[in-house]
Amino acid sequence: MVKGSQQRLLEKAKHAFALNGYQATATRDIAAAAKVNISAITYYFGGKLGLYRAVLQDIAQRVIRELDDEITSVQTLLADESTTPEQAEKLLYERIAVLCSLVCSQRLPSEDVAVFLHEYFVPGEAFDTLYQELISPVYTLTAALIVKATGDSLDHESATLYTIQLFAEMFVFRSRKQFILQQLNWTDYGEKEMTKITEVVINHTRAFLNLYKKK
Amino acid sequence: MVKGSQQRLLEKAKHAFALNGYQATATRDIAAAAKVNISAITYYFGGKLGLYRAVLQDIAQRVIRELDDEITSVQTLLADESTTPEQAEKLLYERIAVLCSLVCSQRLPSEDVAVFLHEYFVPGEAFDTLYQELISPVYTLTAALIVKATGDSLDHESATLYTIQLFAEMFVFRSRKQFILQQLNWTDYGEKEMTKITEVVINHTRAFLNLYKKK
DNA sequence: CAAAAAAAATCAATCGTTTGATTGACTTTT
DNA sequence: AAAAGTCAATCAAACGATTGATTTTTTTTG
Repeated sequence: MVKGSQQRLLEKAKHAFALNGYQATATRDIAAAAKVNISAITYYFGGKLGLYRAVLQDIAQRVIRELDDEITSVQTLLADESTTPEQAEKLLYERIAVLCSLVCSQRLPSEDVAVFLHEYFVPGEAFDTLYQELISPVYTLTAALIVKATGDSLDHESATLYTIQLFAEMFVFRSRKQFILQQLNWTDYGEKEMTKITEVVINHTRAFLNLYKKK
Repeated sequence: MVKGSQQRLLEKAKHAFALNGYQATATRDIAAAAKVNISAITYYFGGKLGLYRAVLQDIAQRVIRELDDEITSVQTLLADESTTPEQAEKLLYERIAVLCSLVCSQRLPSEDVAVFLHEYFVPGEAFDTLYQELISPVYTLTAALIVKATGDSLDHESATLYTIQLFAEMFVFRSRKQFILQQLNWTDYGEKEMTKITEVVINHTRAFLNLYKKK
């Protein structure tokens, strides 16, 4: 089974956008890498921006699919009124561990994460695609889980703020990866390093929750 | 006193780079805004990249100058062997408050921060300029202050890691400002909001230090 | 001090590339 | 035969950079 031109374009486009971002990527290079005529981009996606949007949408769907089980388990836990703050807290930590490995490790193609972070930190015309399909639902759910973990003693504003902080904290391990490796004399994020990273993030969250937990 | 062409180029270039980043900014537009012939960019800076480097250097020097008093006060405190962890902790919080206002508020031209963050999160060929002149010295000093605040019970690796986290936490308030305003129904970072932001960051740091402080 | 020479600065015009997009003919699939 | 897909060729615009002439400023010299 040979992949169609449209599929090859999408893959190679993702690869190219991951390396240099939207602006610095030439449609010619994408087409050449996909062994497809340049006009195919207009034909299938309407243009460069359409291709980029398609890449973002593909990434959002992959991530959502990857997190699917977890999302439902969080939803059912939150829906159950008998859930204790301790249960929520435990699930939050499991969730953080998964997200850390998702962002920093190899569970997702690194290209997906690279494109996502690029658009997240330098949002452009296509940011809304990411926001609606991925960011908004994940953030909302995480904030609700955090509120539950504090025994509903945390107001919505603070929970939202901390959610954004929490994700920024995880994202920085990927977006500034080279910088961190250099500063710590690490060569790569292996098993040992991932344990350390996850531990750091969970510890911070634990410390944060302790500030607000109902006594 | 009319500003020279070189100075005007530098200012308008900073403005343009702040809006759209390095790649998406055209030298033509910069020259037009500065009311200068395009060839002046090659004449004074050797080209577009040279102009960008000059902008980064200018920003680094401004920030260093702005932080000058504070840097020396931290240095003297660290040099004094009789300094207690409590004193270091107190200075760290003061430092965080200043950095928050520097990053989020109007103490520095917002353009300076915008260009800095753009290069920080999407590092390019000119990142080393920022790193050597600004990032490295500030991070090193902050990490040392954090170690001192824990009564020297924190290892270097963890301190470096937390320093990067700490700055990421502050930076996200600026880099994702629109996002945060929207999520929290704020209209801008006024006095009230800045108090909240500073409080959040200091609280997280306090919670972190409590994990590691010598008992 | 003023003329001449040297240096610095500015300018319009243009070069060679690269960009995203389009055309219209051709081929393959349905 | 209609539709879908592919292709080489090309367009118009934008890009960074350069040229060579001209003007302005500074320095040197008689």
